[in-house]
This record gives sequence, C-alpha cells and structure tokens, in this order.
Amino acid sequence: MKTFIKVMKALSDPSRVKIIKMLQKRVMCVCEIKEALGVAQSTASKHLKIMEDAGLIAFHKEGLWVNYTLADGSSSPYAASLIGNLKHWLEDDPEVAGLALQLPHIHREDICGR
Amino acid sequence: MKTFIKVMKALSDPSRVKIIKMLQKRVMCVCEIKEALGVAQSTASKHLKIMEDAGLIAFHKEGLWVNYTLADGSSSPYAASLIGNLKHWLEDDPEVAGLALQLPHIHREDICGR
DNA sequence: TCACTATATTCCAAAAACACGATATGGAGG
DNA sequence: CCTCCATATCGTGTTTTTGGAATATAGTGA
Repeated sequence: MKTFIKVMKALSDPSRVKIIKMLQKRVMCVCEIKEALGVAQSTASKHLKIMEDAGLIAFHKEGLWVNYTLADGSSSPYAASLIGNLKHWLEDDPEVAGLALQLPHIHREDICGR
Repeated sequence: MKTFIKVMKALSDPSRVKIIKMLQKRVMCVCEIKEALGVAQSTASKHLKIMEDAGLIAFHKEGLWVNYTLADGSSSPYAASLIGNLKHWLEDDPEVAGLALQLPHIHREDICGR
C-alpha cells in the first residue's frame, strides 16, 4: 500500500506531472527543468527526489550534471503502468503542449553558466 | 490537467484506496464504510465526495440510504483506467485483505439503527 | 406537520505538502 | 589543496489536506 500511495502522491502535483511529460521528450538536467517550470532550483530538485523515491524517474551523473530520465519500471509496477499511460495522457493539455514547444530552446549551457 | 490531478489526489490517501477496494466486492452505504475503516461518519462522507468529484465512484439513493458503487468510467478516462488497474493491484496488501475478510460481517442494519 | 434517521456540510485544530532563500555537498580543474 | 559550479539539503513561512465534533439537510413514517 505504501509504495502505491507514494506513486499516487508523486503524480498529484502539476509540476511533477509536467516533468514526466518533458522527460518523455528527452533527458534533462535539474537546471533545465527549473528553467522550464519557472521554479527555484531547490524546488525542482525536491520534486525530482520525490519522483525518484516513487520509482518514476532515474538519474545518472555525468560530471557535474545530473541527467534525469524516465524510470524503466523495474522498481515499481505501479510506476511502470502509470508511466505507460502518461505516454498518451495529457498530450493535448495546453500547459504540457506549451512546454513541449519551448523545450527545444532550453539548453543547459545557456542557463547554468550565468 | 486539473481532472487528472483530481484523480491522482483522490487515490493518494490510503483510506480512499481501501474504499475502492471494498467497492470492488460490493455496494456499500456510508455507515458501512465508516465502520469498516473505523473513522468518523463525516470523514467517510468527505472521502466519498472527493472520489465522486474525481469520477471514481457513483451513488444512487435508496430511501435514506446512499449506495456507493465504482464508477462506470464514463466521466473520466483517467479514473476508468485506474479503476481497471486497481482490480488486480493491492490484492495481496495485508490491510486490504483484512478488510475483505471482515466485509461479509458488516451489515448496515447492525450499524446504523443503534 | 412532527419526530426520527442516514447522510452532508461546517467549523476548527493538527499534520502534511509546498516554495523559496540560504547553506552544504561533491566532482572538476588548476 | 583551493576554487568553482551543479545539485542536494536545511530552515522557515505559507498553503493545503485531514479528521472529528457539531450542526444542517433530506427522506420516511406516523
């Protein structure tokens, strides 16, 4: 029950759902996510931790950068199923569509080294 | 997005998930649910309203009783999908299994007219 | 209409979620 | 070893969620 609740809670916040939808398009680092969502860096980082605890996303470090990706689903069947559903879900949502449009113009090099 | 978040929030509480699991077995009225969960009547009623708003459950009145059932899924595709998944999910959860065992011994006539 | 009963709603206090700024951590390069 | 930078964590104030008691509502039968 606890692991299930954790996944549901993780998907109960619009910012976190938007992160999932962005990660469907490509790998992202924390500062790119913070930029896309327009939130503080600490806020982005915390959202990512919550979703990682739930088994929704994974990361691998590459020097100073931390690249976040969708989880492969091996850690939580609930997460795996929801990730699958979210492939089609919310594709027509205006906020999600807007993010998809600006995503190609967000590059980590332009954001962090400032 | 809002309707999706509503469904996720509705399923982010253990008591509400337990209600879904019980409604998979049979129709229940508010006082039966309150008894099974061991919560106040107002609490049970509020949980039910949240899930009804999310399109997860439905009710029809029968005199003073209000019978709650799982929704048919016509009001929310997200709810429909999750309800489908929850048919198999959490079947082995100890709390859910315990509820399933005591469910046959809970009758509205024994609870309310007291 | 009046009393009774199952449920809904309101009110309030406690707990959790959330966001931000500030600080800590840890890898990379000199 | 020291500095720099991307990210993580901490501390704090604010908002949302939660649960129960008390009250309101609505259906029923007399």
